Amino acid sequence: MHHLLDRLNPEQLAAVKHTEGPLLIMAGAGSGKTRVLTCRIAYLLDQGVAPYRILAITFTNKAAAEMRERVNQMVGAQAKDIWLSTFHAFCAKFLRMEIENLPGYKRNFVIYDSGDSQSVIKSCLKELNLDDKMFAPNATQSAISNAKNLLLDVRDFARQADNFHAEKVGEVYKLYQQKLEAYNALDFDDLLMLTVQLLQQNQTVREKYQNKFQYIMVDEYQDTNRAQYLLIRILAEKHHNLCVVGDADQSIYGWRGADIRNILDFESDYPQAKSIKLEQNYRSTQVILDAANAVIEHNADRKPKSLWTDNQAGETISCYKAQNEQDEAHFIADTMTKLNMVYRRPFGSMAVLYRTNAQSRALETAFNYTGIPYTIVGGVKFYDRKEIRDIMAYLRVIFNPEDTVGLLRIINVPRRGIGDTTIGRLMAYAAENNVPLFDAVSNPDLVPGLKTKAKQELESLAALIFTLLGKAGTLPVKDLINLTMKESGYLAELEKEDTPQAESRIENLKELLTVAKQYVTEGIEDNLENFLSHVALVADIDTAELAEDRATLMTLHSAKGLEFPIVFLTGLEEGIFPHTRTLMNEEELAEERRLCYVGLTRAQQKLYLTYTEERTLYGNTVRFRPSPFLTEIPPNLMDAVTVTGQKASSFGQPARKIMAAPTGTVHSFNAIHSSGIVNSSSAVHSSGAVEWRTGDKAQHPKWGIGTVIQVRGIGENQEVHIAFPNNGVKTLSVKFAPLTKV
DNA sequence: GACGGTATTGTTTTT
DNA sequence: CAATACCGTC
Repeated sequence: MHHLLDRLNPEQLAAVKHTEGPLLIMAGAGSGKTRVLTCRIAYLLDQGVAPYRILAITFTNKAAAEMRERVNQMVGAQAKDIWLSTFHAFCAKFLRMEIENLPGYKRNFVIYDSGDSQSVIKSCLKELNLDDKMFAPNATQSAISNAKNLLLDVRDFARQADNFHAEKVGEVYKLYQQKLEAYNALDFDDLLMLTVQLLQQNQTVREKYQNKFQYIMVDEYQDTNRAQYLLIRILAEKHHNLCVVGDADQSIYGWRGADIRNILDFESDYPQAKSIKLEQNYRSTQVILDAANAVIEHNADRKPKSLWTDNQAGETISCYKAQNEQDEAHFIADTMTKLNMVYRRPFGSMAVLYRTNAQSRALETAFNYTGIPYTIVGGVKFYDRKEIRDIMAYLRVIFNPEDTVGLLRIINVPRRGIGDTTIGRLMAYAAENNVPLFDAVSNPDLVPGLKTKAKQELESLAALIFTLLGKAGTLPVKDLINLTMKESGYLAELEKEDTPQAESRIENLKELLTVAKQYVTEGIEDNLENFLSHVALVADIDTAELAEDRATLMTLHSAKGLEFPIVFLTGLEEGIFPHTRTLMNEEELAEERRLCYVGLTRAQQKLYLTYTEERTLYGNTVRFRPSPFLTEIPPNLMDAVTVTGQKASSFGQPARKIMAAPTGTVHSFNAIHSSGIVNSSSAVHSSGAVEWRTGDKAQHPKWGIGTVIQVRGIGENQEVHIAFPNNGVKTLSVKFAPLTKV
């Protein structure tokens, strides 16, 4: 045990040993907070605390799994009894045991993802005859979601509605909630809201869990919302041994209801709280940290904090200005190839980060062309694929036949001749008699107006579901999936199709079987209930295999908590990052800046920043200015890089050289862009400033004509090094120096 | 009731 | 430029 603690610095050690009473750990990026948390758990166990009395909440399943693995290495098998999961997974586990204490819900509830929930919202809007211009499904859905995150139930919401629109949304909320209850389904937000409501209302249950959890730890505390905050507060009320870890500068989920005040106010919430700052960074070079610190300092109202490191200064940051997104992607692909071939850096050490998922498209194209192996995290999610959703819908209906969204999804998949008319009649019958849709499906004789063929089909569908349902209790999940695919005729229909697309769908279904198999080995009981919860709550980032030798592409949000030796931060344009929607609002802009801070601090050794002059945005070409964040980075930390070499040939591999060498940068005098288009020797910024490139001739009133030999920074913050034949090399700031291009 | 065509619509980030 | 929604035809 003690040798584990030996490797901690004094602050880390203090955080590990302060086990009694509230503790706030302000942990800067890369300051070893995961190590602190895992050591803290091991320390508690070593002190004789029972594992099941420890509750640790992380932000992603991946982080939970990683932490469990590390604790496991330290303390062995007892690690498995620690309550270690995400908020949502914790609530799901809790509600599986306790939900029947709430009226209306049953323990075999299903969890609806945002797609499912949106389809319920749509049907509510239709039923209430609301104009979908004024009540966009998306906006309505997020209004309801926000309400739930603030723990406003249907009643509270109606009470605080002070205008027509809000009142109507309140009606949608009410109907939506009624439907979910009728379907015995919970959406993501319900998991949290109902957990808190149950704990608040039911003293017996509350005390049971308050007593149980003697030590509570919450990671990424800056990203907790109101519901999560209250959940933790209630659970910690008895023992007060609450340790929260976070970094206000990395709060990036405000749009999802996260309230940064939860961490800022921790000391006033818990006056006896001890607080510890972890400011030594073990991850990044000094250059990278200086850049990150400089950017985040532009945020107002922030508790001063400054990361430092013993690491080397490291390489300067390279900044590439691209013509368009294809050019940007090619620069990245070529640079990666060079890093891999010349400097022997594995692709697995590189990550490309972007603000929006849509930006991955151009990158993917370039990577496929260049042959760089990559994994995309997020985007088109595995579980969002049609065939996966279809089979999952079957499983859900088997688990809970009242799941009407699932039932509607599969009622005519594969095609069995049950069309809109029949469905309409079934729905009408169900509504009139106030029974689940499944009752109508399984008793078609009672439903008026059905044709004989429809009745037959419905009966055989019901029989299929009953058969599978009967076996669900005993069969391993993978066998159940197999049976479902066969007996439903789903697989047969795909096989009959005999197209490449159908082929790849079959492949995906096989992948689902693999998931169901691997899931068993994870030591959780192999039943449908666990599998459904697992699938509903697992994000792509959790399953992505980042260890392989593949470059990783993902959004900045997904990158949180990860680190890579080499990071490309792309699309640094005003309107992309920061995103247009945030430009008008100071608080949202500050969140974008924190996101930038998160992105910069992912890099361990080398950082590349890229931006483009123009970009195709749904159909048309848009011009952007460079991101303001770029000018917030001190120019002496950053070099402008260019791509040089021959024009790409139309056939075979493009013959190009990258001059963005990791150390010491040399620029060609004939800059040619990788798109093969000759770049004009100077480009004018939208802001009006002259953009300098290495090799440009510059005239200065005092020193005469010289040659630009180095460029650092971007925009008006540029610094240029110019060699004047009679006066030597001068470093000049573009903003102030009276320079003209010649 | 199925299918294929055209119109329309919309893009931030995710448990 | 998608992806989806809706509509008209078979």
